[in-house]
Amino acid sequence: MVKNTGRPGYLQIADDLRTQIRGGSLAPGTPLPSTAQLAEQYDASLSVVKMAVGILRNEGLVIGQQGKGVFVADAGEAPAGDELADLRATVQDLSVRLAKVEEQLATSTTPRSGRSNQ
Amino acid sequence: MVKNTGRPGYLQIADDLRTQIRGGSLAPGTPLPSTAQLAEQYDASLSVVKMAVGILRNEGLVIGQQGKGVFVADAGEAPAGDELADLRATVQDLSVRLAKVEEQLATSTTPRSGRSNQ
DNA sequence: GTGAGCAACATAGTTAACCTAGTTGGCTTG
DNA sequence: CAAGCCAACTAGGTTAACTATGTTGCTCAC
Repeated sequence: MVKNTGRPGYLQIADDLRTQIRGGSLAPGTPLPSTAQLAEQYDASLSVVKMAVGILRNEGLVIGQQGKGVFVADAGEAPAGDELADLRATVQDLSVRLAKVEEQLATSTTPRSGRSNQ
Repeated sequence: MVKNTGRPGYLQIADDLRTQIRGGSLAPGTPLPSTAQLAEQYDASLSVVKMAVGILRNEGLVIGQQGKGVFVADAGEAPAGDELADLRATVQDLSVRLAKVEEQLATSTTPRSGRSNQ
């Protein structure tokens, strides 16, 4: 696969997967083959497959879960307006949670737990 | 640059450039600094910069011309869907980061709160 | 039988290296 | 002087390797 038309391989793979998803060949919730399997299937390198999956992930078509796999999202079925409302709700939820966290940090006087982030 | 806020470097750079473009700091038609310059400016590797530029290119915010450079596209060409995808990504990122902070607070202090996160 | 520990496998991110191809400007040559 | 060549710089694509982190299943000790 990934015949050498002028189109880059990672775009070809992304296109193919996108077609399968939109065509219903890959139903929502279905896990995609693993990166290694896709690489073998398309006769491409792991990097190219990762780039292709990254594109679909960025588009919201698939959702990658570290340690588990990449699953087909419910994209296409969710209208944009719905998503906007959902985003608003999520932002509101985040605001509340963040306020709580900030309050905990403020009230806990000198939390002597050396939590270095590095 | 590209501080370790948990957010991947290529997303941070893409965000920064996107902000500069939307903010008018980089006017349409303006060429972006070259890949090497951006890499030095953000203190990142060439690969990360290329990924960041690739995202913006995919979003239609910039247009790369091989041999010449990467130029800011006209503002009108970018559909609104891009911003929605960007918002979605940002919200997802915030959710993950906030969840981690909450987890740290829950484990370091009295672990009395049941987290229902799914 | 249950739980802890571990190995294997998964995505995700980063880096480095190499190659292709287009553009540009300077230099050489006729 | 002009045409053509060439070196340098550019974006773009590909590959390989490494690290980090999360999940899962198996094994082994208790």
